[in-house]
Amino acid sequence: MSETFPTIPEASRPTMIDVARRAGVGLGTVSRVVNGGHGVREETAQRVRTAITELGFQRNEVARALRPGKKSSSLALVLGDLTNPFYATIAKASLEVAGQSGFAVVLGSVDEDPEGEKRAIQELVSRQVAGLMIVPDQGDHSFLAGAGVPVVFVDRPAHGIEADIVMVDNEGGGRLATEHLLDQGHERIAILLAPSYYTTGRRLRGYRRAYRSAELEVDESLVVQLPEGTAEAAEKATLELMQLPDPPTAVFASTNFLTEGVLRALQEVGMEPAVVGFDDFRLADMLPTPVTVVASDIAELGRNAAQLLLDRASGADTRPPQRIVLPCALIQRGSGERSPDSARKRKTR
Amino acid sequence: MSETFPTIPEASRPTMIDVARRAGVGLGTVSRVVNGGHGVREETAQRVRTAITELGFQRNEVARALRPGKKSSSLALVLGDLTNPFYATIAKASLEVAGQSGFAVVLGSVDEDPEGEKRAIQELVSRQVAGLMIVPDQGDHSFLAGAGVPVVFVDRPAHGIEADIVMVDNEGGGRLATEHLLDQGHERIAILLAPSYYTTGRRLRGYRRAYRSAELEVDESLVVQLPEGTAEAAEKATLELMQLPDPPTAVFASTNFLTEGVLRALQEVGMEPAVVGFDDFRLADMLPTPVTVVASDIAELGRNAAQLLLDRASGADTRPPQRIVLPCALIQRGSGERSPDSARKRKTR
DNA sequence: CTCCTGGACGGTAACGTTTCCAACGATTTA
DNA sequence: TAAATCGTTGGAAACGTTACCGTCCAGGAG
Repeated sequence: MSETFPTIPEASRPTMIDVARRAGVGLGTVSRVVNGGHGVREETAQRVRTAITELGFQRNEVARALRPGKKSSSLALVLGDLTNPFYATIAKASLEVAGQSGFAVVLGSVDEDPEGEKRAIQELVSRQVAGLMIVPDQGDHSFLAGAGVPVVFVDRPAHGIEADIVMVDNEGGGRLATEHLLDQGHERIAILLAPSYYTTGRRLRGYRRAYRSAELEVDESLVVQLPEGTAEAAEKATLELMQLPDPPTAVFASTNFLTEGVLRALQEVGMEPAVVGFDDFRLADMLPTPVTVVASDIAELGRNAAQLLLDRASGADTRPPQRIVLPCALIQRGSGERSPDSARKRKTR
Repeated sequence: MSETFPTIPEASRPTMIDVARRAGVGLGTVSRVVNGGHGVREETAQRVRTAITELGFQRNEVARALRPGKKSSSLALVLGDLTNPFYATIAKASLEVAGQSGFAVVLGSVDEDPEGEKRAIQELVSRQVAGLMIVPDQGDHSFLAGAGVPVVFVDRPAHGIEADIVMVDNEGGGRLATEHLLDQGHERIAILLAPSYYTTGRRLRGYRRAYRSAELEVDESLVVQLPEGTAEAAEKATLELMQLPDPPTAVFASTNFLTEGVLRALQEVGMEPAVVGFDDFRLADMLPTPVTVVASDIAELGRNAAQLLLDRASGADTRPPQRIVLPCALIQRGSGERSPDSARKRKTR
């Protein structure tokens, strides 16, 4: 039996017309029943419902979204590397919230370049999504203004368009981390920054503020702007830092991936400056020295964004653009509580 | 100035009709140009293209997908917890592949219960996606047969429907891990299993095969079926295992989350049996004892699934259902190379 | 010179919904 | 008793695209 794979069993799913015929009613009546059934006699509605289950009818969402004004019941989510737990958490949380309202979430594929982001967004808009959640790349986003779709930015704002934004208190977090280290007596605190994200600047500002409050001078050679936001870049930079004649006694890694790179480098050179990371990560408490971090509720970030977008899309929320800022908290685990003295010695085995 | 937020600037994007009017051509001609432009004189096509850019026209994908036979240029991906790097990696990889072909990926919200999965899938089908990638839950999936959409299962097969499946060599991996431990002289190897996934059974089978080849008997009290696939469940079970009068000298954790739980428990009780995990995870090499794992290329899993689905959806691939199995490799890092002797002692500090 | 061929193009019918309007009967009001 | 109102219902237009079917013109063959 040379059985070939059936070329898509064109089952041609039943339509409302089929349902109407079967129930012996008009097309409009079926539509009314499907959409909550107001203005339909209960007896008629029952007949329609029976026909629906018998035929296994399911509304064609595409046809529905074609009607003018109607948008599809999908939200779009545009973000970077899903492999980064930070983004994955946002995705999961927004997915949950959207799902509860019967919305699906479309992920645009996002290469990291701004041009790719723009293309992805426009493709999503052409799919008539009801709203966009965007973790924006750098660059101008004014092209979104004419899209006719509500937009919520996540984690960082974008230029060229005024829209809702849900983010964490980057400056406060940066300050919190730095103050904590200063409190331990550290005066030479290095800060590692991923390239030119908005968040980066704010975290750095928090760092500087903490220094100023402590009436200390920032050594600019300890403010390291990385060429990339990867663990590898952070590892390399940390190695260089620790080979300075007067190396830092503490390191503030402004991103979870950067924290990883820092730890990797320190393990190599066998030195133990204090370390504080921005954003919590899995297994942080299981490492040889558990890692102190400033963290915020990332899932809450995603939930807030999705809920706000749903409200905008439904027209329930017509307030001016909102700016929701979530707090950061310090989680002490050990790495951030090392003293400057212990940092100056090589690790003893 | 009491400025209220504009209720969605109904910009009513230009349609093909607008383009046709502006270019002074017929509607059909515009459509032809937009779809590759065969059978259109270059001069005419140029005029149309000009009108398109001038108006900022973008094809309405929803209307396009409405045409009979046509499916939307979206794939659906149904999976569990995106927070699990395993799933996140699949999502990212399939997103990339789909994006290269101009396809978007719709994520259905997936609660963990089978009924929720079915609902999510049907919602996606009603959105006329061109194909479904599913990491299936347990339970019958025969309801997919009439969906009229190609389906590719990822990571594990489903009952009730014959479809493509892309997975890793679970049995081989289980065997690899177990043999490696047996080779070190371990004879009491515990295996921790997440509840009743298909993969679980195969990994266990590999474990048993390895034992049989070594002509050793499996102690069934070391085969632990967990009530949940969480780190917490694994932690609890490991604590119990290690309190047995004759505790295992090695532990095989059949999932990345389980591995985490095992390590957590061992850290608590200060014992050091050999540990091998299934699936690699971030920071595995940074832990106090770097963790040995059997791993496969998860991204490749996602890429394969997406590509296969795209080929099915386009009709380019009409072979009978395929079964793609990716190999597993052992990555030695230390935790899996501990001897039975060292395992029997308490950790010395 | 006429007929035929074929490429280029315009027009129109779908696709499956929602929404509006008209029609109908029954009930209430004058 | 006639008119007006209301709740139910059926029918048709419209959404923006694609696919098909003509028409038209140019050019080659007879």
